[in-house]
This record gives sequence, C-alpha cells and structure tokens, in this order.
Amino acid sequence: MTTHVPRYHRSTHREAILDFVRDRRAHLSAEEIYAGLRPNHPRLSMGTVYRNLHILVEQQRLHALHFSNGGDRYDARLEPHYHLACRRCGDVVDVDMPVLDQLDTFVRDHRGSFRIESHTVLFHGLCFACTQFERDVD
Amino acid sequence: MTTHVPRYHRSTHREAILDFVRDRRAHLSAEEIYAGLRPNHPRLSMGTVYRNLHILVEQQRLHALHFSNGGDRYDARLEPHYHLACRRCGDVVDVDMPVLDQLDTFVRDHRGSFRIESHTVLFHGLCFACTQFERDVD
DNA sequence: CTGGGTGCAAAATCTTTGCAGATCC
DNA sequence: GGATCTGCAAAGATTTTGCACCCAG
Repeated sequence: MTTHVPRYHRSTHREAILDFVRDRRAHLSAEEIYAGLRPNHPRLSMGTVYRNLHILVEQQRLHALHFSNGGDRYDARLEPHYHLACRRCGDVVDVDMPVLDQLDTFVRDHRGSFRIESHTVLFHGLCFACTQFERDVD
Repeated sequence: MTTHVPRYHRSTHREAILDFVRDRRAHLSAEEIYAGLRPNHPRLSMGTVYRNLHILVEQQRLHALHFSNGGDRYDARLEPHYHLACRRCGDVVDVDMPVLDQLDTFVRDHRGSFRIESHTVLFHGLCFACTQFERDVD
C-alpha cells in the first residue's frame, strides 16, 4: 500500500489563486479568494478553490493559518513569522519580530519523545479601530 | 444600545460539563464531552453542550483552543501555558516550559496601535507513536 | 412571575466529494 | 491515452438557532 503521489498538471485556476493571495499580501479565507477571483474567472467554483488551496499548501507554496472564528486563512509569506489577531473584528496582521528558533530546541530537549518541527505564536488583543468599541477592559 | 448581560442561573448540565473537562485534564472536543457525559446524562443534547461551552469560556472557567483539524477543544487549566500538537493524529499535550510574558511587552512596544492582551504558542510536530508511520521527513 | 436553561429538530456554515466532461502532458 | 483539473450539485461535518416547555431565583 504505497500512497499515490500525483504529478500535478499546470492549472490556470491554481496559479490565479496563488497570485491572488500573493498580491493581496493578506491572510485570506477561501471565500475571499473565491469572491476576489470571480469577476475575472466566472467559471471558478468553491470546490476548485478548496482543492487548489490544499494542493498549494501541500506544495508549500502557501501556508494555512488556523483561527477561532470561521475557517482557515492562507498566507503567501513563507518565511516563519508571528501573527497578531484582533479578537473583535478578527483581522490578522504580521508581527515584526524575530522568530525564536531556540524555542524548538528548548522543547526538544525537554520532550525528547515528541519530534518538534516548528512552532507558531499568535498574539491576541484588539486592533486600534476595535479598542474604541470596548471600554472597560480590566 | 447597551448589550444585555445575562445573570446565569445554576445548571446541572453546565457544572457537569465543567467537571468533566476538569477531571479529564485533557483538551476535549464538544463531541467528546457529549459522548462522555451521555451515559450519566441521557437527556443531554449537543445544543446544550455548545451553549454551555460558550458560557463557560465567557465566564473564564474554561479556555478554548483552536486547531486545524476539526473544531475547538476545551481546557480547564487556566494558567497560561503552551501546547504541542501532533500533526498526524492531532493529539495535543501541554508543554512544560515557562510562559514568555516579555513577548507581549516586546510587541506592545513595537506596535503601539494594537492592544496586546496575551499570546499563545503552539508547537507542531509528531508524537512518538506517529513518528513510526512517517519515514523520510526531510 | 421572569429570565435563563434545555431538548429537539431545522437551519446555517464550512468543507469535501462523486461524477462526467475538459484539459494537460 | 492516462492522469489531472473542473463545474456542479449533493453530501458531510460541525455549530447555531427557533421554539415550546422546564426550572432556578
């Protein structure tokens, strides 16, 4: 039982999806990608968006981010970096700070049985716009 | 338009859910909680589980964890701590290392417009059992 | 009493998948 | 030609919600 590895063909839609996420430099949901591409790709379907997003992640041409609200989001910035999410509006931005590679090493030494591959850091809080709607946060 | 804040009553189901998550000391899904309580609470429904989990999180008596595979998981351990998730089987364990409070301060100084409240760290990798199923991971 | 809590089932989300035809190599 | 890609619609999986009734305060 050897797992079949497909040799992907070239696909206009797949490239369009990748380009779209790259150009936006944002953390887009499948729905946003679909809506954004629809004008120029009227025959695009959600099934195709999902199928291609999975392939692009598998090919390491996109990274998937998992959040609380709603579904996954996709990021074309491949170097490790941290994120900051607003708990009110859900907006996600990149954090401009060095990645702490030593964390992986530290945990590796303390938990040898687990093969650590990477880590993610997510900061939680309120973006500037949303702070105005939340008064007394103790 | 002032948001209505309910004064929660006492509820056998809510306490049972909280006790169950506390006793298991694990990171349980709604489904697992439902299945685990069903024997002793035959009239419990999934709707009630979800409604109470939201309330317990709002009351800060549980924390919700968000992962890629499937839905949220719930944790009764309230002090900040980090997690380690196996990308193959999805198992989640606590990481025994001090929390880096200074990260919040650091990012606060570099992104004044965002009100940082906390951060989470998630390590990714393979648990010991799953390393045996994955050979050549480059 | 009044407002919260619950079961139940329907609805709402979000994502996956089967299939037939089109496309790539 | 054979594997991959696609639209479409149906099916899955997960979570929310409307409603009538029950229960706590």
